[in-house]
Amino acid sequence: MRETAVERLTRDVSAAAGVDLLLARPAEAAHGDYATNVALQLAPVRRQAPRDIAAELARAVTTLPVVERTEVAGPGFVNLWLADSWYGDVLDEVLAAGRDYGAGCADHRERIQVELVSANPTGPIVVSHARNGAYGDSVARLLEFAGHDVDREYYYNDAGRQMERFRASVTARRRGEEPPEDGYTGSYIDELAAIEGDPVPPMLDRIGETLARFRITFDSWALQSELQQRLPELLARVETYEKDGALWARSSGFGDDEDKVLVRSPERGGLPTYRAADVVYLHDKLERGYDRAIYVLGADHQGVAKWYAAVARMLGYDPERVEVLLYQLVHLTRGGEAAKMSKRRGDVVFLDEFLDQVGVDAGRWYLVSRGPDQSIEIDVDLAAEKSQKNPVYYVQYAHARIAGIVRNAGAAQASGKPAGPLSGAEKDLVKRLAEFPAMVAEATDRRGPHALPTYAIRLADDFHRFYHDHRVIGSEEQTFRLALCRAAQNVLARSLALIGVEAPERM
RNA sequence: GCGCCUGUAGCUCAGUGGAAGAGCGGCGGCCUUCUAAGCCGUUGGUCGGGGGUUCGAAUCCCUCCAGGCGCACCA
Repeated sequence: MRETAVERLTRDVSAAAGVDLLLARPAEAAHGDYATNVALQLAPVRRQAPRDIAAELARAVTTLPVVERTEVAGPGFVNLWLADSWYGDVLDEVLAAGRDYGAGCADHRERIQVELVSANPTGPIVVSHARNGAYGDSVARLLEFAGHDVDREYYYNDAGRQMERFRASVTARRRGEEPPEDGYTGSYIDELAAIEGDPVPPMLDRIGETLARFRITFDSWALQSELQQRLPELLARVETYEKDGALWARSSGFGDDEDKVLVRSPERGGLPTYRAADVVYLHDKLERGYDRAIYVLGADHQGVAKWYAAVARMLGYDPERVEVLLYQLVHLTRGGEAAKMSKRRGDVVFLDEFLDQVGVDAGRWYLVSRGPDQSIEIDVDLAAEKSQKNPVYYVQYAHARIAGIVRNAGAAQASGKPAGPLSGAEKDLVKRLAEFPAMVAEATDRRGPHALPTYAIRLADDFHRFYHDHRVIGSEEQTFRLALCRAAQNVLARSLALIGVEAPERM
C-alpha cells in the first residue's frame, strides 16, 4: 500500500522533531488538527519536564511549511494546526486512488479460505446463522480489499444422525405419518415432501438463495461424506490410541484441552465422529493450496477452537495457518419473552422472514455493527419498528445526497486545490477521509468489521454538517467542494460495500 | 467447579495507555437555496465494585459481584 497522507505527515513531523512520534486526532477541535504525546513519553527518559520537551519540539516542527502553527497544551501535548495546502494534497490523493483508496494493506498476498455459515441443511437459514454470515462475509470482504485472494466455502454434513432425522421427517410427511421422535416439522417440511427424491439438494438450494439475497455467495460447498472417505489415509498421520473400544486422537499433546474421539466404539455404532471429519477437512483445505484457513464459529463452539490448532500440529502444519473467529450468540425475544431457536419445534425466525421485515441493508448493518465479542438480542416484535431507526439510513442518505450533487454537477471540473480559506467543516471532512486507510487496515487486522459502521456514521456526520452550510454547485469554491463530494462519496460507498450494504444514488 | 465472553448516558452500543463518545429517546430551535431520512442547541456518566502498575487507566494486572456461552463416543 502506498504511504498515506497521515503516515507521510507523521514521518515529516518526526524528522523535524528529531524523534519518532505518533500523531492522533484530538477529540476536541480546540486541541488542533493533530496532536502528539511524545513529550510525555520522553520526559522520564530524558529526565526533563514534559512541557519543556514539548516546547522544544513545537519550535522545531513549526519550520515545516505544512504546519501552520503549534501549541503546547495540558501536561505536555503538542497540538498542530495544518496549512490548507495539506488538505488539498490529501484530497487529490483520494481522488487519484479512486476505487483503490485504502486498498492493499496486506504485507504479502495470501490465498485465504473463509469457511462460514456451514449450517447443516435440515432447515432454512435462521437469524443466528445470519450473524455468522454477516460477520464472516464482511471479514472476507476486508481481506479481499487488503489484497488477499479469498474463497468462501460452505461445509455441511449430509450423512450424520441429524440428517437421517431430517430425511425421515420428510419421508414420514410423504406417507402421511407422524414425524419421528425429535423430527423436524414446519411448512418447509411439507414443501420438501411434495418434491420427489432426496430433500437435501432442494434444501441446499433454498439456503443458497436466502444467503444470496443476504449478499453472501459461495465459491464452493464441501460435503462431509465425501471427505470422510479419506479418513483411513489421514488417521495414519495423527497420533491415536484406543480406549473403551473407541479410537481417540491424542490432541491434548498438541495444545488441545482434551483428547477427542475419532471413531466411536462398536457398541455406539463404530462410525467416525464429526471431529474425524475435521481432520480430513483441514488437511484438504491446506492441501488445496490455501495459506490460511479461517473458521467462523459461534461462541457455543468455543471449546473446539483449540482443537483445530491441535489438528494442524498433529498433521505437521503450522498452526498459524488456522484461524478460528468466534462471535457471541444472537438471542431472540418476542415481546420480551425468550424465543428458543429450535428448528425441530419450528419455533424459529427464518432469515427470509427477518429480511422481509427489516430489509437486507438494515439487517446486515445491524448484525455487523456490534463487535463479535458482544452478544446480540433481537426482539422480533420490535425488529421492523427498530429498523426504521437504523443508522444505516443516515449513512445511505448522506451518500444519496452526494450522489445528487455529483449528478447535478455533470462534467464540471473537480480539484483538491483550495480556492480560498477552508472552513472547519471542510477540514473535518478531509481529515475523516484521511483516516480511512488506517481504519480499514486495523479492522482487517483485528477481524473487526464493526469498525466500518462506526466510521461510516462519523463520515456521514461530517458530510451532513458540511452540506448544511456549504453550497457546492455555483459557489466560488465549486471545484474544491466537488472534489470533496466525489471523495466522500467514494469512501462512503466503499465503507458500505465492505459490509455488504448498498449505497443508493437516490432515497 | 473449570474455561471463554460481557458489564461505559434512560435504551442499544463504539472506544485494546493520552484531553470520556455516537445513535435512539427527552426538551427547545432551523425548510424560497445541490434531498429536513438533515442541521443547531440542550438534557444526560461513581466507564459494575475494590485494590495495584503508570507522569497518565474505560483500556494493562489482581480480586469480588452480576449476566451469557461452553466443559459428550452431539454438532
